[in-house]
Amino acid sequence: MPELPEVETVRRGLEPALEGARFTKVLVRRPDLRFPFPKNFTKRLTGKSVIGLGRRAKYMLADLSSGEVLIMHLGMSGSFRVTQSDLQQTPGQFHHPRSDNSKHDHVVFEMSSGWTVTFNDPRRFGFMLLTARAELENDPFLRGIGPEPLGNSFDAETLAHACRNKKTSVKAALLDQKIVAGLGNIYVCEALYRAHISPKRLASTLATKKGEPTADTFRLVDAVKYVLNEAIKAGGSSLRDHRQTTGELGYFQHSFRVYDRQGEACLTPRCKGKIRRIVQTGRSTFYCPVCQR
DNA sequence: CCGCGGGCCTGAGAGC
DNA sequence: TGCTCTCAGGCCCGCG
Repeated sequence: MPELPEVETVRRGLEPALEGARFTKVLVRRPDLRFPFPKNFTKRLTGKSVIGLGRRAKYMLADLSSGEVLIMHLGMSGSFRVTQSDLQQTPGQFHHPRSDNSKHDHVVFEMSSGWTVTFNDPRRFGFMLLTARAELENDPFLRGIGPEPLGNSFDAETLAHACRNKKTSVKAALLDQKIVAGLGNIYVCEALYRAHISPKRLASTLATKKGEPTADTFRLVDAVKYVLNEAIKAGGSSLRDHRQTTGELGYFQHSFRVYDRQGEACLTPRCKGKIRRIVQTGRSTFYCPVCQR
């Protein structure tokens, strides 16, 4: 579920609980998530402290005093909850108030900061890995990932260059983490809509023959940055599983212009279009066939 | 090398 | 109320 804005929201929520704090107790309640937990996972964390908590694409990276990095991914349905240790809460008590999914509380970190951090993931597409800091760039998950879309290195020139020989649709290209990091289905649809670019266009049309950006490409880069920044301000989008670390929902789903709005009127002023849903490379795409060209 | 489709899981919602 | 079917935000890998 979680795309860059959701992961960044979670990272910001975890930061005060983790940064500068020691793992006083680590509880792992099953042998695996998407993958088995690393060997001696509990032992390699307990007593170590978190120097900093960063994010790359949709991965959270906790830099540890041991020289290792804890890589955490939310998969499709993962969420973290930060609670105060001294309240003696039942795991998951406040996680999803309407149904008890505490059976999916798979990992609990008790921190010297006094906070307890609980990872919940019903579908278990999430994972936690440990790698030496020096090996981070060679990690198969992180190797080859493209520029961070909110950083200066993501601009129209780099996007045009990355797309210039692409045979796929612009939709598929933006979902490709090697081209730009952290976008998923929702924010790609929303960014393309705001840039008035059809998801069906060939990615190579973002570049001229010389590989330079077109006017569309500048609009698209601006739209990507805008949508991601607005979504982060809103605490992400909560469709089903995403929660902030306080348990609150994100609310950017109320700002969707196309995602999950098939059949509804296009919101572009004076556009008479109706939002359509199509399937591209196995994923739903939502767009306005009239104002996205 | 590149693009696509399968598979990993559970749960929600639709349709009968 | 209940069964069955489809679908969901990600990502790696193997196939053609």
